[in-house]
Amino acid sequence: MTIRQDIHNSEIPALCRSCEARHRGVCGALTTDQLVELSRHTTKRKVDPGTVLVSDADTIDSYANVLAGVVKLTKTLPDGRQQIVGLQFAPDFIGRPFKHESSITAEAATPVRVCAFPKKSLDRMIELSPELGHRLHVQALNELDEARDWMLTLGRKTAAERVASFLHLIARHSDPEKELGGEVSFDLPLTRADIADFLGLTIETVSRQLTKLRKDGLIAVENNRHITVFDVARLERRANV
Amino acid sequence: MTIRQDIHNSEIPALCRSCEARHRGVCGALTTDQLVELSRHTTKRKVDPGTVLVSDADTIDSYANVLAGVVKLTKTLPDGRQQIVGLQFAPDFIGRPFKHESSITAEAATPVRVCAFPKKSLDRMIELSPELGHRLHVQALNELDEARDWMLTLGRKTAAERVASFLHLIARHSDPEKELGGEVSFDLPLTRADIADFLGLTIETVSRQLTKLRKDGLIAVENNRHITVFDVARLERRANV
DNA sequence: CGGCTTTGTTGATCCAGGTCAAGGTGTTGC
DNA sequence: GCAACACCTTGACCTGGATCAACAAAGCCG
Repeated sequence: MTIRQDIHNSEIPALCRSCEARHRGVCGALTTDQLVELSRHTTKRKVDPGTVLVSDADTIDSYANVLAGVVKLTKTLPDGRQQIVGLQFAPDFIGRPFKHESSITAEAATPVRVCAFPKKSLDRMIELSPELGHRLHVQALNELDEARDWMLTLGRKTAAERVASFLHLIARHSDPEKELGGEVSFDLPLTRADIADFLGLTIETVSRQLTKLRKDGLIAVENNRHITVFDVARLERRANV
Repeated sequence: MTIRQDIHNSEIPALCRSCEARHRGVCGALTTDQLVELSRHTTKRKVDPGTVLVSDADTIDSYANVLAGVVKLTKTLPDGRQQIVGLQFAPDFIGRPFKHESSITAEAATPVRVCAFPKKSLDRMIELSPELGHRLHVQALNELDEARDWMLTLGRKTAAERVASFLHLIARHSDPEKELGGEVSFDLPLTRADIADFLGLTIETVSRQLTKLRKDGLIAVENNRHITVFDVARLERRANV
């Protein structure tokens, strides 16, 4: 078990309402009865950056929904080389249905709030609720599309294009409601090391490319974290999206 | 419409039996009634290498099952750089449920036999048969696992490791029944150009790495296509699997 | 405050893999 | 038989990004 199951009963109602509010959350697909049943075993947790939520080392017996923050999915070679293979934003689902071990590690990249439930309960609900199964199916297909997009980035783009693609991806998620365009500001949810692991580059190269974007007047950087993109269209051109 | 719907009634029974024989095929999940209904609109096709089955340019209104051969899924940048983001072997399913356009192109890499059906009919069946939806969900999750495995390869492995990983992947698919080990032989389903597009390398680098594996006594190559791996364990060590 | 650690930047150098160029091999059609 | 073509290999050279090294800046804690 990787996600601790400490029950905080007082938090349960709020939790599931907040899941439901987001279209990709799990809870919205259930009837009230099912929600009550599920919430009996549900816990909301706040975790610090670096906390491992799911490890590829052990068997999984819980799922989770991201309520806030960013979770990175990583793979590591025996010699330590690491690759981030996905980023999960609220209200994404974390877990691998229909299997008992995970081939990837899920780790909090920022302070994160998650809503965790035991695998067994949710597996039962998937069988009972086709609507829930359908939602998870749709999320899996979306993640597959994203993974394949990123394969193009990793296999064929230059360092400059990768960094621009990354900023564009974060900008898209920073305010999912708003149509992307003109000037945008956001905080990077990842350190330079994480960005490098996501882009298949080194931290030095990431740093140099960000400096280049800054000197070329495409972005402004404050405190190494807060980014302003002056013209999204120009960034897209650099990213070759 | 990208897959032509020429009906060859005489072939339909054979077709669905052959789908059913393979565990990941679509047809096995349906009742006889549903099979009959579906087969009314089903066509079996033989296509030559290079034939585009699904193009990212147009809207999709058909799905397909691979019966034999290998189909490559590709993405291309405006300037022509290309990346293969997946390989589909029999009896894989091709298509993107719950969406009307595809972000990738599917193209026959070898001579291929496919079993195609109109999107509408299958979409209806997905609604009727939870078992069918479940199968497609499982395949989507498997493809997601494979895509993420490959992201590690593209982002962090050296050319030598990539080529070894590729041979290992093909070896695994060449005889899925058999446990992989000792000496294995198979035909490469891809040209050097395709291999390069799959690995994010150039054809020259792929060629040099194959030569190196040959000179190091790990593999033998006949006619540029037929490969013998003398010791799978040694290949795995090179691939860093 | 000042020392310590973690994180990020910048410069100098190196090398894995890309690019360019030439030639080999096999297949198809006349 | 021999063009014409598609595909693959090999060599010589170049370059984008890695590596190595030094330093700056920002948290953290006594």
